[in-house]
This record gives sequence, C-alpha cells and structure tokens, in this order.
Amino acid sequence: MPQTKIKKRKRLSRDEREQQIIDEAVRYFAEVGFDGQTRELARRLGISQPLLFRYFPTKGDIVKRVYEEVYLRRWQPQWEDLLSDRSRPLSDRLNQFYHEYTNAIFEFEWVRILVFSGIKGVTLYQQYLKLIHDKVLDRICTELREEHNFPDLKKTPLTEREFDLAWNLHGGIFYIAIRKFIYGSEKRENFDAAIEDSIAVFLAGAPTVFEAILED
Amino acid sequence: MPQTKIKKRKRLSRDEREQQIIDEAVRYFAEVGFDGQTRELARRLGISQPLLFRYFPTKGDIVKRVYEEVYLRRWQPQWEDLLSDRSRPLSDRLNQFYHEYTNAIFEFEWVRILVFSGIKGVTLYQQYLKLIHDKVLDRICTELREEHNFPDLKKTPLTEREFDLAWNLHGGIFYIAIRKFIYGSEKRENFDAAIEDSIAVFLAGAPTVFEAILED
DNA sequence: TTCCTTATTGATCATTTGATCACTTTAATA
DNA sequence: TATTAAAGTGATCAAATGATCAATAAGGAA
Repeated sequence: MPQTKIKKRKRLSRDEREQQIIDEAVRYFAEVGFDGQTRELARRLGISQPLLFRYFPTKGDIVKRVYEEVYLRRWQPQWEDLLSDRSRPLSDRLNQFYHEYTNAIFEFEWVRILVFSGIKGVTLYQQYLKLIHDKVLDRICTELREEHNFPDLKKTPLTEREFDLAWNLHGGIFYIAIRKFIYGSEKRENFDAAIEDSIAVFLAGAPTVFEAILED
Repeated sequence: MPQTKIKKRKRLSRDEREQQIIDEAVRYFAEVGFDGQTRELARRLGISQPLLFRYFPTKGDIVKRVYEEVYLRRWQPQWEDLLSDRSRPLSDRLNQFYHEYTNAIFEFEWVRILVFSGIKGVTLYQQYLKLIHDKVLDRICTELREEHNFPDLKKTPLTEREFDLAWNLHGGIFYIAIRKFIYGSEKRENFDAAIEDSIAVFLAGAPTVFEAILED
C-alpha cells in the first residue's frame, strides 16, 4: 500500500519555479483577492512559504507580477487593423472584433484581477481604459463618420458625446463579464448573440444620434 | 491660547453612537475596502477601538450593517410606476428614470461598496441585479413591445435576447459609474447628456433588432 | 562516486489586528 | 448633592501573517 506522492520534494530550475509561482498566484488572487495569504498560496503550490520570498522580495512583488502577467499578452495589435479595414462592412468588423475580444477577455482570472486592481488603486487598468479609448472607441467613431459621410475629422474632431456613445456600447458588453465573474449572476458561456444584437442596436441607432450631435 | 476641542469626550446615547459608527464605517470601507482595520475606523470616529465591540459583536457585523445601510433607502418604488406610465412618451419616461436613478446611485460610497460586495461573495448585490431585471428591464422591454405593436406578452413572453439588449443599455450607463468611482478615469460630474444620447440610440436601434428577434 | 552550488525547508521573529476585560468616567435621576 | 446605570477606555491576549535565517538536501559537474 504505497503512499504515492505524499512527499516528492522536487528541485526545479529558477525559471520554472518562478513561472509556476506566478501561474498559481494568478489563479489564487483572482479567486480571493489580493489580501490572500502567502501561506495558502504556498500550500497550493506544494512548497514551503519561505520559498516564495526567495523568488520575490515581498508579497507586493508577487502581486505586481500577477498584474503584468494578466494584462500583457491579451491585446492583439491586429485588432487595430481589423477595425480600420474599409474593405469590409463596419458591422462585420465590429462583430469579429467583439467576438475575438470577448473570447480573449471574458475569463475568470482576467476580469476579477481587473476589478481588484481598480479597488486597490493600481494604475494599470487606467492604462487599459486608455487603450480601449484610443485603439477601439476612436476607431469606431471614425469609421462611423466615414460610413455615413459625416463631417470630416480634420474639420470637426471627434466629440466627447460620440465617445460617450461608443463607451455605452463597450461598457454594456463589458458589463456582461462583470455580471458573470464578479456577481456570478450570469450562467451562460456564450454571449455571441447578445453581443451581435448590441452591435446591431448601436449601428441602427447611433447614426441618427450622431447626426443630431454633429449639427451643433 | 485655549486648545479648543482637543479633548471633548462626549457621551452619546446608544442609538446616536451606533448610527455615528455606521455612517463613518460606510465612508471608511468604501474608501479602503472591507479589509480596513477597526483601529483606524475608531481613530476616525475619535473613539477607542474596544468601543466598537460594545456596539457590534464582531467586525463582520459592522460590515453587514454597512451593506444594509448602503443598499436600503435607495430604490424608489415610484420608479416602477413612472416606467409604466403610458400617458407619457417612453423616451420621456426613460430619461426621467435614468436621470433620477443615476442621481441616487452615482455616489462614491454606493458604487464602491457595491463592487466590493461582489468580490467578497456577498449575495446582496445579486438581489439588486434581480431588482433591476424585474423592475426596470422587464418594464422597458414590455413598454417597447407596446409602443411598437410587437407581439402580445401573453402570447410571446419576453425573450432572453430582449433582456440582453436592455441589459446592454443599463450596463453601459452603469459602466460610467465604474469608470468614475472604481478606476477614477472619469472626472465629469454630470452625465445627463451621455445618458440621454444612450437612451436615444437604444430607442432608435432597438425596435429594428427586436423586430428581427420576434420573427423567429 | 564525490563534491559543491543552490533550491528548499523548519523554526522563529515582529507586526498587525480582531477581540476581551477590569476599571474609569459621565450624566441622568432620586 | 449623592447615587448609579451604562458609556467609554487602557492594557492585554491570541491568532494571523509577512518576512528572515541558519540548516538541509537535490542533482549537475568533476
């Protein structure tokens, strides 16, 4: 009756162990928030708690790396080209973008760590909001002007109200993720239909409102 | 040179002190999250830390009362009548509702404690989402059917896709509050214009999409 | 196989923090 | 004014928790 795996002290290379710690830290902190304890994190990793401090000087450094790990590698630069690709209808582009974007973003770890970061006053998510503003909403508004022959950008720069409307679309979609991962009140896995409908409403309704806005 | 008010140990009645503690706890926990310390809370109140435990058996009880204090007294039952008042255009009703709703809800304390509650797994906000679903979105969808002579509710109950679209409007508006109070990336105080525009887009775009949905 | 670098750990420290309790002080009231 | 119920406090406990360090052991190099 061999008690397998009760004790298998394994010696890993510096890089392997470090990555292993970060991977588990992402999972753990996403679950319980950043006031989770180093002892519990070590327990989940099957290592001693002091070993963590051999790889990271302080707990704060682990948290910092978790942020980086979660935020980086998610944004796909080709999305910027996709949104601006005028050889395809804007509706197609928006649907493809939000389909891929939500597939990349709608993950337990990502959404929760995102929200935690806002609470703890971390500036990283503010950078992310800026990314959305500059790379997504700006393009959406620009393409809408083009598609409907609205005033040229050079003469009339994008207005705050146009951005607000694009935020409303984006925020409405992101709010699905909040309902799902923060409040657990949304059980579905697939939101393609909801997203398609939201885009359809936006594209059907926004031109009218934009027209009124741009008259001033 | 009299040092006024340096020490004015005031003896309050049970009820007064209790309310004072809760009021400050709402402010404090909204600011730093629920892992704020009882010592700091007591310091802000100008009382000793053990006194807190004379009024609440545990810290958890203070937190519980904070939730209740923040959630209760915000929802106005007359909003339900407002949304259903067919003597006025739906556009007017939606604008008035969201104007009053955001005035009541868009507060630092309310939004942050709301988000914290989701993270800590408190069920209170799930109740709040249900309230929105049942008392707001349900009415919006119902009124849209009426206004556009869509299929009768008795024959075709409201579909998930209709609710999704209403959620998109509501979530988009609520996301303004998240940007403002959680991420601090929104400095404006007044969002009436943004909200009016969002409602306009919804009312201009939703009927088309609803029509398509209801054909199935 | 032996040596030696370094990954890993047990024991422990210092601080933080929720909670308790005996004692003090306030102010209403008899 | 003296009495007394209860509001309020200082001292302190116990557990939790981040961090340190000397000692141990894994596994590649010689």
